Amino acid sequence: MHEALFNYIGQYTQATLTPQEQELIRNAFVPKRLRKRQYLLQSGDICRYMAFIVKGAMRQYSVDEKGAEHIVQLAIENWWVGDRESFLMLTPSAFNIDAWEDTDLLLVEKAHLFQLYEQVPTLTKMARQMDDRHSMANQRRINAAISFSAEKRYTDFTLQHPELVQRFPQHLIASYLGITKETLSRIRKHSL
Amino acid sequence: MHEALFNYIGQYTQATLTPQEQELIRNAFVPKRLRKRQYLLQSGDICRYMAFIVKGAMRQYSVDEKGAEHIVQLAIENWWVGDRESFLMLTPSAFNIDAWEDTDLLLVEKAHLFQLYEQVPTLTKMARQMDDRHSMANQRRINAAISFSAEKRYTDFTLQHPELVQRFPQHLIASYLGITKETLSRIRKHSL
DNA sequence: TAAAAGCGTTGACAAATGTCAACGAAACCC
DNA sequence: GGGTTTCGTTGACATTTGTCAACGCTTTTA
Repeated sequence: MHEALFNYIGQYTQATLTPQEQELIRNAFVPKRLRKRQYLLQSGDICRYMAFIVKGAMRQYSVDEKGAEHIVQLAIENWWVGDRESFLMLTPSAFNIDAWEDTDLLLVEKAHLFQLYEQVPTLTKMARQMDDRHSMANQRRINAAISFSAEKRYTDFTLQHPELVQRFPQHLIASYLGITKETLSRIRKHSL
Repeated sequence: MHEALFNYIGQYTQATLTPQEQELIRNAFVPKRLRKRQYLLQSGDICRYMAFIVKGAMRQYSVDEKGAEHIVQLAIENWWVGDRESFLMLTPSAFNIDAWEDTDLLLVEKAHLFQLYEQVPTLTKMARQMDDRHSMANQRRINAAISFSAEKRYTDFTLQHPELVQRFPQHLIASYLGITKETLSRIRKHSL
């Protein structure tokens, strides 16, 4: 279970964890299994954990006044999920996070995570890498949202995230792109 | 000149810099004055500096195939500007950054910045705070882009960033929100 | 295995937003 | 101070996208 995380850390930091470090991480990250449709976080609750996906698929979304869902993030193996703002500030989250497939997670609490950063420098290094990647990806997504047409956003998405296109139904992809499933259906039809 | 940065660091970290630390920062951050419309970064170039705005106003934007500009960021005193992706990866930037008003900046190169992180722990602390805030703000903006109407995005923006509404003309705000200046003009008319 | 739910598509129509052109007022040079 | 640019607005119209309803098909579930 934790091996997936160790591999992930090794891959992004080029470093190897000592057995002691591995033990610290094992203690801080607790495994959790979610069934499809089960919540990791419901809006209004405080996000107590950051979660590493060992196996499965998750989605993060907001719900508007009309009850419509808007996908903020789609995530599969080796991705992290959690509402950063709620997690860091301990404020109620505006988002829901649930499992789209049966999913194996490793959960870490804020206090444990920060303690780990002190004890395991490699983990700090990994976190900084993750933050950088996350930040760059967000910048791209914002730019796409304000400057690309729906069609360009979609073709861009299929190039950047072919794994996600496989894994999630089109109406979730559409929502992620900020359009309706009908519009995406028509975009796909035209670009054949 | 550097005092603005020291104040900023103090404000976000609750820490005071030693004279030695101040000296290190003075050496790494070099002042630069830009006249209105002058570029800090042009797309295709590598972003060599992160810049702290001491006084003035800047904008970051992309230009599409049709030559239209799309505002990615608007920034004034005590904000940072720079293309993180280009800066970190040393890849050509997709963005332009220029001065909207005559602007005083403090520039820091990547190598100097990373060296400073080693020498001045307080600065590392500040950087982490900035990254967190930046990340949270981006999350909100993405959520707004995919789930809010143009009108809601605008009213939201005026609440979150009244300083920017004062400082920048409406057509830049419109672009930031992903709409045309005409649409923004009509939105404002209706909400009176 | 039968019923139900989820998914993608399509058509007809409505609503939101963009485009283009024009205009006046204010701000900004020379 | 006169000419020029910038900015915000408005109108007419085009385009994009959303909404609603319906339909077949597959997957899930009881």
